[in-house]
Amino acid sequence: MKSYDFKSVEKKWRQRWEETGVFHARNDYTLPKFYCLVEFPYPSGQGLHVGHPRSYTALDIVARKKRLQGFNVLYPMGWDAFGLPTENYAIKNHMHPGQVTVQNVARFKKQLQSLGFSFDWSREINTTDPEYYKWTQWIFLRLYEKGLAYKKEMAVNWCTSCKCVLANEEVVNGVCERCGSDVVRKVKSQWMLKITEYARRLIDDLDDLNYIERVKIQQKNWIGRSEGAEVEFRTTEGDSFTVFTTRPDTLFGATYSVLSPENPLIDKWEAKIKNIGEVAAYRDECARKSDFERTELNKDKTGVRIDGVEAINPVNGEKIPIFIADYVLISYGTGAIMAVPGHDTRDWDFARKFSLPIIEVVSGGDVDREAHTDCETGLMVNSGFLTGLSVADAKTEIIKWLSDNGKGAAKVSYKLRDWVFSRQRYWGEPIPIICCGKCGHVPLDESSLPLRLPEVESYEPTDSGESPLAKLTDWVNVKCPRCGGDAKRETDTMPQWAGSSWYFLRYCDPHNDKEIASGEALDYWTPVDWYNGGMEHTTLHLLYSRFWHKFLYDIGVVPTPEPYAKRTSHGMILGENGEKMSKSRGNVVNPDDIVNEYGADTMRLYEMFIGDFEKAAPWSSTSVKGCKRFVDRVWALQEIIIKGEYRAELEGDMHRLIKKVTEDIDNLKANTAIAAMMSMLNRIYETGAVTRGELKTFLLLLNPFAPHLTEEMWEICRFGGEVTGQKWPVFDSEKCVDETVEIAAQINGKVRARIVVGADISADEAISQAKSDKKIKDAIEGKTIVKELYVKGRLVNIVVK
RNA sequence: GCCGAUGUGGCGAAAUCGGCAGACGCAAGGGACUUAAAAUCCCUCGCUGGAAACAGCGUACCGGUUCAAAUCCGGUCAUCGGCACCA
Repeated sequence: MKSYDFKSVEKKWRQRWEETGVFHARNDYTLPKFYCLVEFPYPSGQGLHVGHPRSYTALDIVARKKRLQGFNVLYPMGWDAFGLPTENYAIKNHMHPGQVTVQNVARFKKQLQSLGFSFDWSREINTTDPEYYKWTQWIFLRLYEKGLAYKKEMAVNWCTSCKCVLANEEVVNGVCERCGSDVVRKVKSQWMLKITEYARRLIDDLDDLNYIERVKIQQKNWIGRSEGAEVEFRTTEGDSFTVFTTRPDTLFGATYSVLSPENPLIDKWEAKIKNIGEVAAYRDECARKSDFERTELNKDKTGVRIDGVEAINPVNGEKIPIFIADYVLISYGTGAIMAVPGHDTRDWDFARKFSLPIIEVVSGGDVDREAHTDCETGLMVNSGFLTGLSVADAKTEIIKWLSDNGKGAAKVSYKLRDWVFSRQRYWGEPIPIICCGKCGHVPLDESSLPLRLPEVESYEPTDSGESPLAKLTDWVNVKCPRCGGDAKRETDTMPQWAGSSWYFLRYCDPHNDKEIASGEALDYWTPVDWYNGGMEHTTLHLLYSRFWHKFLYDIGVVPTPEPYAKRTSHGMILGENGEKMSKSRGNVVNPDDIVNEYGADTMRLYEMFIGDFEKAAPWSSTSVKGCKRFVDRVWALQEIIIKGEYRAELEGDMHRLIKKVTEDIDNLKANTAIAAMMSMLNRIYETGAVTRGELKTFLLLLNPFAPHLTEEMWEICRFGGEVTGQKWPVFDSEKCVDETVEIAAQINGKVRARIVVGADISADEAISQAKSDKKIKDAIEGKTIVKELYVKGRLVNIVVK
């Protein structure tokens, strides 16, 4: 026997698979289908990261097993290629970002192919391909048509030196990552998508989805539903502002109110504000901080009292001071709050600092010492007509009173904010809108899509903070499609998230030039049966794509209200030192090196064996060798083949192994499936031989994990055809059970002996058999037996005194 | 700070529903084969004491519930992911 030459074997089978197209999903819509999806990568300049194959291998195993189980499997791959890093690389190296993308994609594809994934490459997509982004633009036009895309003044990060808009990531400690200059908040008109319109459905529909629990929880908290009331406060200026509160019951305890520094009422009151200088300075200071810095709880509370205007508490007519403070955000709620220091921790801290009155309105705490936030117990006090009620009843009563008197109403509020959809960058989908002085925003006609990204000289943003597209006057200046007058194209582009919000639909029918995908293809393939991706995408990509899908469902484009039936998430692969892999830390492992030295099968096995799929795991170059040894030991089985089916001594083990591997794959526990196969291999070597029947089953079970090795051995052993044409093995549950089991015999919960009993033994028999064991007999000698327990197939516990 | 998660030998980890902690693998030590090395094969391998039998301790830390806790409850500490223009 020659030693296993993984290089030539892997090459041979990859060529064979490519020639026969055995992994192409079939367009026969009568077959049972399985749509298996992994997040498509961003083709970065660094090449494939060892983290990518973790997720891809796990679902490749699922896809390969499902095919053997008779499903028509769609397991596609593509490129999410628009985005900032490519653009920045292009600027730095004076290349076209499209060219950079072509290079990166070629490298990624070669790397992925070297790992033997069973992707259907005939359905490959690329978000930067005009034939693809035509449909991204088409969806945007539908959103615009339905009033879900609108323009709004928003604060952006502005580098005072580069004179351009920065992504949050490009702002490090308040300064520009590139030049180190100060970054300020600057207001710009931005395209927004009304995801908030879908907030309720995005939360409620989670209940019926098979998502891992932490994903559901994180999405729920991100959307942040809270029930309460809106209350209108009139001011001494005769105007008013509205606050949102989850505790309308405490309205009698509101002793001041706070507006966000950006609140436009301040400008309106300018002439009346005596300390306008101080107020303006504070507003300026806040403009430099991010929301994140502003809302940090343990920071010192800051704020400025507005001297000259007061608010009126609607429930008792009392005048209360108005502050501006940075912990109130314009982007959440109404940009104004009522402050109840007795019953809210932040308000309490603030009131203490500014010596404001603290009134107790719910009994049971000590509001002089700390805020009393418990609303389960305690009754209303100092609260007029609410006094004596429970908090829950007081909420109902006050909301009724507010609506009856036209001073407020019940309100459900969400933390979720609308999606900022504009980028002042080049490398993204152009927004298909024309701005006309007379007609306003005019959408392009569908027939003129795709609106192609034009060639520009330089990809640097302009000094005014506009996209580089703004420099192309020939492209920008157009006639208005509605009135024929002079008009300009929108020069902002879409964010990277746009293309990835619907890509799974395109895989169903990727070459369709009439529609996103045909109705039949969507009816058959959607929803995605299993979608795996990183935890870091939970609140953005995953939520955005659910939003777009629901919208497409509402306008009749897709047949299901949800895109993904099941969602799982993988942990990161860390460097050998346990830290995140990065160039700067110098702990990057290149998948190419592993494939070259050990082969794709070993790489796949190692990444699956590394530990719990959902948890982060550090890379270990020595542990890879263990998987290589396993591969070689499997290869060596061909030396000891004998004729026959399952031998009696291994029959139970074989059935248990089929059960274990089958179930573990479905539960994403490839690590324990591999451990079980290693144990079986050890067991086979103990017997000194393997029968053809046993080897067949073993190779079938191992095939999804190590496809090249198993195909080669299948061929060498002349088992007939190829593994890809076989049926997944089935187990007989009766044969999985042993007749006898070894159980523990405990005294007071401590193991004192192990005994072998029949699997079906009764409790009495098990206990008496335990008592007849010498050690147990000695241990209970002269003691009183308090209790005796038998846990079937596990243990006997005798409690003595 | 807020939201979500994690913490088990020298290392990666395993352990249906609360039921024998450490499966499987790596590293290490010892042995076989070899002129030698590599590869391969066999043995040992949580900690402490003991020649051994065995005993005690042990799943981040403190406390609780239970016949029984890695698992459930309360608290503490540490680490990681996300925080809306990175993808």
